[in-house]
Amino acid sequence: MRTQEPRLKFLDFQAEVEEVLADSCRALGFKDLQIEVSLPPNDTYGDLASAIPIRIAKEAGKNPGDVAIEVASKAMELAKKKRYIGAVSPHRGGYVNFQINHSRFILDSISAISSGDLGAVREKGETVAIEHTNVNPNKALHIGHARNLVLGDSLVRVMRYMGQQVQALNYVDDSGAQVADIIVGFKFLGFSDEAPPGVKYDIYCGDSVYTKVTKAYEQDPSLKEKQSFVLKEIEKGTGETADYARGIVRKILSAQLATCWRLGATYDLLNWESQLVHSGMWEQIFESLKKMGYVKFQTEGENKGTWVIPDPETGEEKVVVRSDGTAVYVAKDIPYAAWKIGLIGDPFGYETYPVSQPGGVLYSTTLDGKKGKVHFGGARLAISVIDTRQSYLQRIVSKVLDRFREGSSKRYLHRSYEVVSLSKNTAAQLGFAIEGDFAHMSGRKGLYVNVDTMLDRLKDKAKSETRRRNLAEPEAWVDDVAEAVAVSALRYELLKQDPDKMIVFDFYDALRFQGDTGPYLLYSYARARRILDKTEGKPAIDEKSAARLTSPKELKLAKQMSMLDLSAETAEEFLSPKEIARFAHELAVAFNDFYESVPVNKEEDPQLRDARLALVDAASRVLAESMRLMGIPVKDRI
RNA sequence: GGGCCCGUAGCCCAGCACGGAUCAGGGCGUCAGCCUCCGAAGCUGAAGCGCGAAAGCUCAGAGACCGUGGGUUCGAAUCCCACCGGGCCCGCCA
Repeated sequence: MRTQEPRLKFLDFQAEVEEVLADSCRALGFKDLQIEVSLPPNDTYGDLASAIPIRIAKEAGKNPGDVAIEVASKAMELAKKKRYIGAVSPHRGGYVNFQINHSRFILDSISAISSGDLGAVREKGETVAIEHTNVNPNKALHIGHARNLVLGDSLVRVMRYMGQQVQALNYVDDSGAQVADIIVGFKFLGFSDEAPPGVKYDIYCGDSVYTKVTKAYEQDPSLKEKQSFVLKEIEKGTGETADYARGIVRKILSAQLATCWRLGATYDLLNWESQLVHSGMWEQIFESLKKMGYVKFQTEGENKGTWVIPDPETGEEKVVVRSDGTAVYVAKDIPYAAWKIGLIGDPFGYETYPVSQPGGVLYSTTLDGKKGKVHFGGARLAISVIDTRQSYLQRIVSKVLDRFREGSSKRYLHRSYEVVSLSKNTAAQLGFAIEGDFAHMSGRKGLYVNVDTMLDRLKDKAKSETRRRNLAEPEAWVDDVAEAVAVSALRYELLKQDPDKMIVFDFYDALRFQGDTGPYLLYSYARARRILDKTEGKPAIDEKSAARLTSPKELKLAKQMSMLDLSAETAEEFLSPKEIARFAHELAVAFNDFYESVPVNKEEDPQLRDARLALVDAASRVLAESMRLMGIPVKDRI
């Protein structure tokens, strides 16, 4: 699978250990064993461990401790030829522990890190389409959307780090009821289609128009007719109302994108739902499914006059085409999914989107028939970041894809995550009295916290903290740093928690910059860079000086920094970027521990000082890389 | 009725995929310390029960609530089953 040597040496060490273990077991007559290694519970045991003797002992009816001695002594012999294995020792509980040859390991790790870019573990990866963000263009992003964005964007970054060719997709539902609601507000309820000065357009539409239109529906149900009129016009795609809606959607989308970019996320392509609908892909798929007999026309019963497919869970039926001939919601997801993994011809052309995106060209689908140089869709693997409430529908999509081509569901993955809700206190601050400890956000009710609002609050706090520490710096500098601190705090907070767990958002907790937070990482990095800025020496290490880096804190730091690729591999395999968050935090802790007790610039011996400088330099580079993988901005000083 | 997810310290979380080693790790909060010394957004230490103003003394010392109860296993926070509590999903809405 890996076509290139791993750059960070812990994986090398692990590979050596696995090989030695396998050979030792074979030499002792134990064959066909699954070789497994793990990190010992405690550093004093060693750097990698295996419980294989326990398994052998059980089968052979021997004492695990004795087997461990046998295996260890054989492994010790074989390990002499290995570069990174320093010592092998048995443990009477039935473990074999492997210790790193520290000086070689440190020397090679530092050299590898300082001599080149990290990442790109594979030379040529597969194409992976990752869809995320997907916010209806009628309101501003709230912190729940931010969880989606942070998860998706970090996945994009991890996949790219691992060498995959990623397409970051953002799906824009420009033809749904929520958009129609805004248009109803402008056209029939007298809302201005200009935001008041100083108010972001998406925030205006969400906070001041959408919530009020929804209320108006409750008071005057006849307004719903206006909504369905607008909806039909939008679906038709031509005419004055449709053109007007198109303009409004673009305006809101631009405002939303500004927030996405503020959070550090960028996209390769915008997929417009209206174009997906008009592309004819659904009709094509529907015809095939009919031929396969997977969709059936109901001639009687409660679903009379509709087309249905079997429900994957109950075996009952799920309507896909209504009796009026229109397709239901999943029928939009199915062609989109099929397009992503290339089960269907690509109907789209691609043009650059007229708003320029920092850090890369943003494309937009077109249906004008022109084919440009770039291509999207047809990926080997597609990942959709969508919250857990859509799991059922996503399973239906998977089932249909499988029917369309065997094995497709393995190439179409749903990365689900739990929603973000608001704590009782935070809801109260927003003027909502709730029962229970938390409340689900609701765009309709106006119960939500906008991303921009949150970032601004974080930034205000970060500004005063930064100013306090940097009295002489110009305002623009402080502003820039405060923005980075704010983004780091929000992204890290949303990323570090397991996606399966609901986040109960609370202003008080979220405004914390101490402990296991994004700012802690920024601070640790700045501390490391400070050492390198202030020094007379130059990072340099050779065999002799590497052998002098023997304090446990130096070893711990070197070991930790060389495990980034291990975390990145896990993050990729389980679509779980929080691995990177855990890694980065541990690295920062290891660095701060080192920092407190090991002098660098104050070290009098220049050789040792320079070797430590090299270690600090390497560790800081890895820390910066891990922060980049999470989309956290990196600053040399904060 | 069927399905998915969560339940770990006062609070918030890690560990669960691949079951293992003596104390199940962090963070927040609380208390006490550390800036003439590479940045204090950091680091170090303390917190079983009872008595005592306190130094301290007595008790606890196999088994200490990983939601509960079973099971599998030499071994379970981790796997299986049941139950309890919480959240979500099962529309000819999107």
